[in-house]
Amino acid sequence: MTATPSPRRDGRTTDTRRRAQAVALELFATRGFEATSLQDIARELGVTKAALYYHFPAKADLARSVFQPFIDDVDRTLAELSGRTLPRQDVLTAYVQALLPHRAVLAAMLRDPGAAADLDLEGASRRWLAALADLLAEPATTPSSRTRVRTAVAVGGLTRALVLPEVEDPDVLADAVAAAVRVLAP
Amino acid sequence: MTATPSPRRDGRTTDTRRRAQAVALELFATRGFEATSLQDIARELGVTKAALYYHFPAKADLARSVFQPFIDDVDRTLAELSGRTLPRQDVLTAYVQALLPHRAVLAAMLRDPGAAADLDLEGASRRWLAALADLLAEPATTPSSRTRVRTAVAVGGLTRALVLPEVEDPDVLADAVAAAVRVLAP
DNA sequence: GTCTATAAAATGATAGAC
DNA sequence: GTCTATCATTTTATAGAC
Repeated sequence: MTATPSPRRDGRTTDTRRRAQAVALELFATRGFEATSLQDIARELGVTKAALYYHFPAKADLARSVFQPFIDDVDRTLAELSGRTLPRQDVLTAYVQALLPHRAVLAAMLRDPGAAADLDLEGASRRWLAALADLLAEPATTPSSRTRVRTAVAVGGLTRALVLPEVEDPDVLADAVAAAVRVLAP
Repeated sequence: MTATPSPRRDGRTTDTRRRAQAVALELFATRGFEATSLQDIARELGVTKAALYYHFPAKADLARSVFQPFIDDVDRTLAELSGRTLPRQDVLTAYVQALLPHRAVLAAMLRDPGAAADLDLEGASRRWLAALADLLAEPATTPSSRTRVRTAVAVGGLTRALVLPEVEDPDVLADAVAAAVRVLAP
């Protein structure tokens, strides 16, 4: 009995699989999901389309493998925060720290929020904004439209700024968070 | 000599042409440009693909006719502001007032910033941010990375908030602008 | 794990009748 | 102005050899 031809073995991910994810991420971020064909990815990778289908059953699965860890990570972070009462600064800091390791994926998400429809990146976005609106609102109040819009300004602005190279400097990032907190001040 | 079969006559735009733009805008905003086929637009419109090609020489031209007036409008507004020294509140107010009549197009732009590559929506976005960074910076200074990131937070946040239904209330919008100004305060 | 070959469908676009 | 019919190309995806 020799090893199965399965793409994974003992948790080890094949090199081509990982490289395909990296190439796909880069192309999704620059052209968007629909505008990126498996042909494009395979060419950049130096293999044929058929080889890609060995590693991923369909194009959507490749996309999922790229975006899902990001979505799960942010969902988990916000779930841990949920219910607690924290200073706004701490809430937004936790949010940006959760996004930070996924900046490249975030860029792809901002570039094509509707990529692979069944992934529902836009739904994730809405979910995060709603969760943050709860965490940032005055306790035991229903957020007014003013508050909802201000939250969108603060969170949307911070999220957008996260793809800038400047935020690699922790001081710059901390300054941005502090500035975003001022949006929500009464 | 009868009238030419040209799609325009005396500045009057045919009804199908306008309806096609409306349908295209809606589909671009929900699915993105690449994910929207002329078939989709034609079906929604109740005509055939071929009929669309009577009104627009190519898919990219249909997209251009939808996005260009928006881009030109914002470019013009920012050009008029350029050079002048205005309070930040006034700069951001002028910006949102320029975007406001084009909210549906803005939503499509945020949904698929790379739509119709030759249109360069992303370039327009970058251009606007750069122009606003100049207008919002302390006069006669080179913006620091802190300032650049803060500008991205304020402008990016405001832009994102503009697609929310809540901003139809002028008071809510004014509050959002005032809140965004606080991001840039020293 | 990667290849060649190919199927099956969809897409942007054109020609020409009405 | 809209239609039917068609083309060339590209796309996702599969079969099967090595």
